[in-house]
Amino acid sequence: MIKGKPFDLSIKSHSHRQLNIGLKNERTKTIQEYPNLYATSQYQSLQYLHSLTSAKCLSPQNYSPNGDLSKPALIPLEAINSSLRLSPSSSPHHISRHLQSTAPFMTFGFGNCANFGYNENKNVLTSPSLYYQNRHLDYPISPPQTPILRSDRLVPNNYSSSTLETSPRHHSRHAVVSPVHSEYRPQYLSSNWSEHLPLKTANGSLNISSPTPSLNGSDDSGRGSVHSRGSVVSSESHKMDKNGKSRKPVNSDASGTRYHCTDCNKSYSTFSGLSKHQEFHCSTQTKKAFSCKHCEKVYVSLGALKMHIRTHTLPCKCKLCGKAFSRPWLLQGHIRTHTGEKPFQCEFCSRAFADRSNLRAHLQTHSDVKKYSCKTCSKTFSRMSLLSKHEDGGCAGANHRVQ
DNA sequence: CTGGGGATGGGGCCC
DNA sequence: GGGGCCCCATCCCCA
Repeated sequence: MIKGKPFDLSIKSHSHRQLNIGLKNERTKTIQEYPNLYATSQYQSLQYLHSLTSAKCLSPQNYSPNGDLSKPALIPLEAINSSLRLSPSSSPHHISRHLQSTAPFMTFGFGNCANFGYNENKNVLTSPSLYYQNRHLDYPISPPQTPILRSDRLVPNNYSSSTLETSPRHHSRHAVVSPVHSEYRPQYLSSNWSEHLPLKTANGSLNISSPTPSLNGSDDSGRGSVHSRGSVVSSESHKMDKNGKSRKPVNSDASGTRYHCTDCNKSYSTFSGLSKHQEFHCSTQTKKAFSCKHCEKVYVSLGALKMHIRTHTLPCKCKLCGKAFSRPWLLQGHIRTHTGEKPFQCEFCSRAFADRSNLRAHLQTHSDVKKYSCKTCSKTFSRMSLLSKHEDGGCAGANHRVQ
């Protein structure tokens, strides 16, 4: 575990790739436009962890049903391991794997944006709520006033009847529709537990419906379809498959409807049965997951996996100093540190840079209005990190904002 | 302490 | 499918 690197509690396999499709370079925008799902994900995950551990968290108020998610929660790994009956020394990755199988709704993430962090020194998981909320939301996430999720979306075998409408883009294939089948499932998760987890913002109750029509259905390329197979249904008569196509029942008659798996031809009497089959049993689906043998990550394509494996094998070595990199262009950038080459020239001053990103950051210093602005005092900053420091350091407006 | 530069990592997109 | 490139993010360091 690399110190300071985020530890991912979400499944990368489907959700990560899918949720980033069509949102190129707009991770921040993603959070801004999907705060409801983000908040829901975070709150559920925190609640679930809390229920698992009953741990004395370093900031326990964050777990209270009436708690404040505006601050990061720190969850001791030992407490989680203990509650999960894992080895006390189980790694975050081990915990992640366990949680992925027992609490699939925790995979409800936006790639990096929904990750928990891992503090190696304190050996705790840290929730990301403070960071992303303060930086990307216009309002603080406050917990629960009114229910926003139907419990049947989270209870085994009941999700078939869900009528909750959500944007297909928001859900990974492993998202909330997946059964929760942990023997350690907290009591309230067994029935209407999600009704304990409503969310409300400073502007009102959160809804899980799609906030941005422009991003819904605007993708006609086919690449952007992230329909969860069953999660995006709005009614029993309009099931969606993984490609977003309508999955209508086959052999329908007055007495019973049959749902047909287009991957292996098996049919089921209920949509939930079909969904469960596709989620956990259909071999043609499991074949689509490519696991990294070096770590826990899973990818939907071999190409993506190969690309990832390079981060382990580091095939690109610098002939001058021996330092290794995963990509050729990373090596190229590194070689510039030896040669002193700086091909990226600032058009406003004489400075030049070896890296385009650094030039971009530099260009911000020439701008009167910086890219990153404090939502409360309107002061602008050239970098997000500076804005972060500003807000963390006690912007009066920010303190007032989070209540 | 703040702001900025240097270096690097990683996923996605395009060709 | 792979290489190259883009963009975002982050850490470290220094003035």
